[in-house]
Amino acid sequence: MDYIMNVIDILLERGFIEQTTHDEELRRYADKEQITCYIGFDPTASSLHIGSLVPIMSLAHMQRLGHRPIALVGGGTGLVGDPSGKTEMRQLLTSEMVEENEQGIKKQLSRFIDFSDDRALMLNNADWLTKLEYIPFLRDVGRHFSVNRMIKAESYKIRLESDEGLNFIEFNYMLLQAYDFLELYNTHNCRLQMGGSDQWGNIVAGVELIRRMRQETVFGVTFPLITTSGGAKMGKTASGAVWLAEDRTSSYDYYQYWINTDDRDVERFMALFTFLPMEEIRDIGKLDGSDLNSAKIVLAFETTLLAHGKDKAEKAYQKSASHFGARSISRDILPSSRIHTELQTDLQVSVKDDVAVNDDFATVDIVDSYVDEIELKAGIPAFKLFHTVGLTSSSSAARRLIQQGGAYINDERVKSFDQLINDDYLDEEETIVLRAGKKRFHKIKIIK
RNA sequence: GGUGGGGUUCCCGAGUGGUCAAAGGGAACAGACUGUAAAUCUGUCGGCGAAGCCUUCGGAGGUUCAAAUCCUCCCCCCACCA
Repeated sequence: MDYIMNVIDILLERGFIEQTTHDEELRRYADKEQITCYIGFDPTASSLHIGSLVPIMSLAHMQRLGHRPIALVGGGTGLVGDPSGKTEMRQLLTSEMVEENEQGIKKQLSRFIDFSDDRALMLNNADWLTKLEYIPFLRDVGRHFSVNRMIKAESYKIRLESDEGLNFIEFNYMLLQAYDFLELYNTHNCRLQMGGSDQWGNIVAGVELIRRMRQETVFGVTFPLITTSGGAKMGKTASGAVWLAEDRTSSYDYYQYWINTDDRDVERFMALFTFLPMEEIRDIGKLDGSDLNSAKIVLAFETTLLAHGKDKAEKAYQKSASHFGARSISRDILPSSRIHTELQTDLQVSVKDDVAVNDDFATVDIVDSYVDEIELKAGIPAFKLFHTVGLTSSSSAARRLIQQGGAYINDERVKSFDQLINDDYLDEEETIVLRAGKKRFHKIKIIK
C-alpha cells in the first residue's frame, strides 16, 4: 500500500461512496492531480444538521489529502427548489433568507474545513445563476437536454408519478445544477461533484453537459443515504433535526444523540463521522455490550469535538457522566482518540451511589432555569413545575408522566401529581434536579 | 375554463346526523426488562388545578334539540378533458 492512500479509496473504505461515474478514471485522476471538487449545500436553514455531515466529512477528507474542496451554497438554486427525493414541492426561499443562512453555514463548515488562503472555497451559485438570461440559456444549455431523458430520471420519477405533480420551476432544477458544475469547471477547473444519492441525476447531467460543451471528462460521486439501523433518517429525532449550531442543538444534546447510537451503527458511524484510523475502528466489531458503550462515548466525544470544540465536548462528557454514571474507558478502545489524552477516562469515578464522586463532575452541571425563592417556599405542585420547566408540553402531560411513575425529583420518584415542591428539596447548592423518564434532566436553581 | 375525486387530531388513514376527543396503524412518551442500545410486554397519547367544561375534522356562514357528517359560498390539492 502506498504511503498515502488515494482519497477515493479512503472514502470508499469509510463508507462514503455509493456510486461513481467513472470508477477507474477517477481513481487515476485522484492519484495524479490535486482535485478540485464541490458539493452543494442548500441554504434552507441557517444551520446544517447531522444529515449534512457525510458531505461535510467527505470534503474534509478531501482537504486533508491535499485536494481543494468547494462548498457551494445554493443561493440561486434555493430560489428554485430541488424536487429530488422530495414528495412535495418545497417552500421557496427569499434572497434575504438565503443570505442569512449562508453565513451560518459557513461558520459551521469552518469547523471541519479550513477556508484560509483559498485552501477551500465557499461560493454561492446565486452569483452566476441570477444573472442568466432566459433565451441565451435555453440556446446554450437547454438544447443539450432531452426532456425524454429527464422525465426518466429517478429524481423526477417520484414526483411525476405522485399526486403532487412536478412544477415547471422544479423541472428546471437539473439544468441549473448542471450549469453550476459547468461554471465551476470553467472558473476553478473543478472536475468532481459529490452529493447525496438523490443527486445522481443532477450530477450526471452536469457531467454530460461538460462533455458536450467542453469535450472534457469530469466526475461524479454520490454518497449513500445514511439511515440508522432502526430505519430512521440520520439526525432526525422526535423533537426535530439534530443541528450543528449550538443555539439549536446544545452540545450536550448533540453528544447525547451520538451516545444513543444503535449498537449496530457504532462502527459504521465511527468510520463516517470521525477521523479515527480504520484499523482501530474495525476492532469495534469485536466489542461486547459494555465495551461497546465505551466506544459510543468515544464516538460522542469525537463527533462533539469536531462540531463544537474540545471544551464543549469535555463538558458534555462530564455532564453525561454525572447524570448516568461515569465509566472507565480502556485505552485499548480507539487508542488514537483524543479522549484518552484530553480526559481522565481511566479514572475510576463513581457511579451514582458510590461515595467518591469526582469533584470535577459536580461543578459541571449547568443550571437550566431559575425559580424565585418566595414562590418556591410557598410550594409548587409537581405537575406544574414539570410543565413550566418545559419537561412536558402541557400540565396534563405532566400529570400523566407523574401518574405513570416517570417523574423524578432529586432522583426520587414523584408520588402524586400535586405533590408540593418547596425549599425542602433544595440541595447544598440550592438546586433541584428534575428528571422525566431516564434521560431528560432539568436543573433549577433558586433565585433570591 | 369544464368534469370528477379530495382536504380528519404529529404522520398515514377510518368515520356520511347523536353511542365522536373521533377506529386502526405508525411515530412519540412513560413503566417493566436492560447497557443512556436493540427487541419484547404494559400503559399513555387535544386542553384545563380533572368535576365537568372548553377547543379540534380546509375557511366562513346556515339547517337542526344535536354537525367531522346535511346545505350555501369561498380557499387549496389532484386527475382527466380543453
